[in-house]
Amino acid sequence: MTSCETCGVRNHAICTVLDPAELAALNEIGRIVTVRKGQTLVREGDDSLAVANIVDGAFKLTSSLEDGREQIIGMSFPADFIGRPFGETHEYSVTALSDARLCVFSRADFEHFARRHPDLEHRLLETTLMELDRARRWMLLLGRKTAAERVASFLIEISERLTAIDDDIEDIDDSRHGGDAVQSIARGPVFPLPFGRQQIADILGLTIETVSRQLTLFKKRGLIELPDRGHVRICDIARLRQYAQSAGKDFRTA
Amino acid sequence: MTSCETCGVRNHAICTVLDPAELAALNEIGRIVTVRKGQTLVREGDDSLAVANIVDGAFKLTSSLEDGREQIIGMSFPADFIGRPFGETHEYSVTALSDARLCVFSRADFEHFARRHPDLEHRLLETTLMELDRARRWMLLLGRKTAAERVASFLIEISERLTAIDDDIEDIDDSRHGGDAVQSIARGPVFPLPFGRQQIADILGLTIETVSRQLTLFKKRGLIELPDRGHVRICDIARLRQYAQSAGKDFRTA
DNA sequence: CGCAAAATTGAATAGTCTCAAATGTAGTGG
DNA sequence: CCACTACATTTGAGACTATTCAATTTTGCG
Repeated sequence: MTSCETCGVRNHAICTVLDPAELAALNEIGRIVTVRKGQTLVREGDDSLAVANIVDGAFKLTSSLEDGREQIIGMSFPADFIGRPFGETHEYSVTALSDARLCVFSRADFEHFARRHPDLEHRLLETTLMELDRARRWMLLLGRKTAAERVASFLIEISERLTAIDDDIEDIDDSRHGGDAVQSIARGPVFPLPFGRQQIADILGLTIETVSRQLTLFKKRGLIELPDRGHVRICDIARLRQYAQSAGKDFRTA
Repeated sequence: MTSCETCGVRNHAICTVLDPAELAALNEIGRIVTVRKGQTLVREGDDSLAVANIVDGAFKLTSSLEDGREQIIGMSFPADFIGRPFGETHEYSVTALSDARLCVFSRADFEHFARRHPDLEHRLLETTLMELDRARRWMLLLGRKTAAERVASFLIEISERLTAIDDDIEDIDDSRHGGDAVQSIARGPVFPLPFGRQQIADILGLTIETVSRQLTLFKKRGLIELPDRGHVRICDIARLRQYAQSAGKDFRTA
């Protein structure tokens, strides 16, 4: 029997709004599930049978075309809620980007519980509204930004989201996060980059080659460094923000 | 004093879940506002002060870059809810595409009301989840589809959404909708096209010229007809769906 | 009917993609 | 510890799609 008391995301997931008695009740219907990197939890078109809170690890939400083209339409990190409550089917696939732990509920159980706990539904509404804002912001990137702007925007977004996580989540199991924590070095903060080039391309609506070229350009211009495959150092965040908004300006002057 | 009793979207907006007494209370804090075509209700970055239900008319939600590039990140039609409850600022602008009527609430009033009417919040959660699904589906289009696929997808989406509206909404003021109702002719249904070419381009992340070229192509291939500026007839919806999924296939064979 | 705005069409360009090859990295077993 | 393999990333050259800029045609309206 797992207990919410010792849960690392206890104070950040939607469960935050529940009092101890309610939390105990929720605990009854949930169970901790471990998944391995690369494992797909649900596929586009599947029936919506379960929902979950992420305890640890990262996930991608993807939508695909018949011929294999794929777009990452969302990323989920610890304390995020995943799944599609109050709907019959999933419109996208969910795949683990790292080994991960989830607090899983059957959709029926969760919905039943949520409907008699308005505070929980309210919290879920708030997080859903934030996700919608985030998705719409990304639509501007996908519809209108150049490759350089996209890559710069991505680096900023990822650094902000991962900083937020590292600041907020208590590290119960320190060995998991320890090595990846954001480090402030003289030359700028280093961030873990939990995506391969292909995944970055799928997030940005570009090809792997274009992403690589843009990263190399930013490196040459001293905006970033790439210490190893899984990390980025942002050396000049101000200028990176410029690029994220309008790459054209600096292209000419620099 | 306006009354919900005579409201055309009474049975389709989020208010549907309220009983007569609750509805009367909601009526107290709302007021009908008329806006003209082209009028911008809120701008990106504005404080979130009001929310509303659309009674009649259409709106676009847009996000822009400094240099003027614009992306339409959402469209709202009668019975849709617009605005950003439970958040401090708007992340996007809202502009009327036609003369329109709204049932407007101050955000504070609405939030206060919603928090003591869980059924309303639940309904709002459901519509927000649907919007999120829709936004994510659009991300696949913006990130991965070709121009032909985008235009085909757009025609299908618009026909489906406008059909849904025409099927569902009671026409209190018939003169407003009458001329735009979907007509099933021998050669296929005609749909109102409440967007100019520039707006279609802003929805699809393309230029006005590319949209025009693709529409002409579809016309030449007998998939659609363009009776006048504001209407489309879909002649071969099956083949249009093919194009929406993978334009490449038919390009070679046709 | 005539005008202004919107839409279409054309030609040239630019940016990203595709295909191919080279380089780099991590993991494995000798 | 190194060689070897498998895989990811980088780099290059050329092709192609969509954009840009310009001109023309169409549409809707006074």
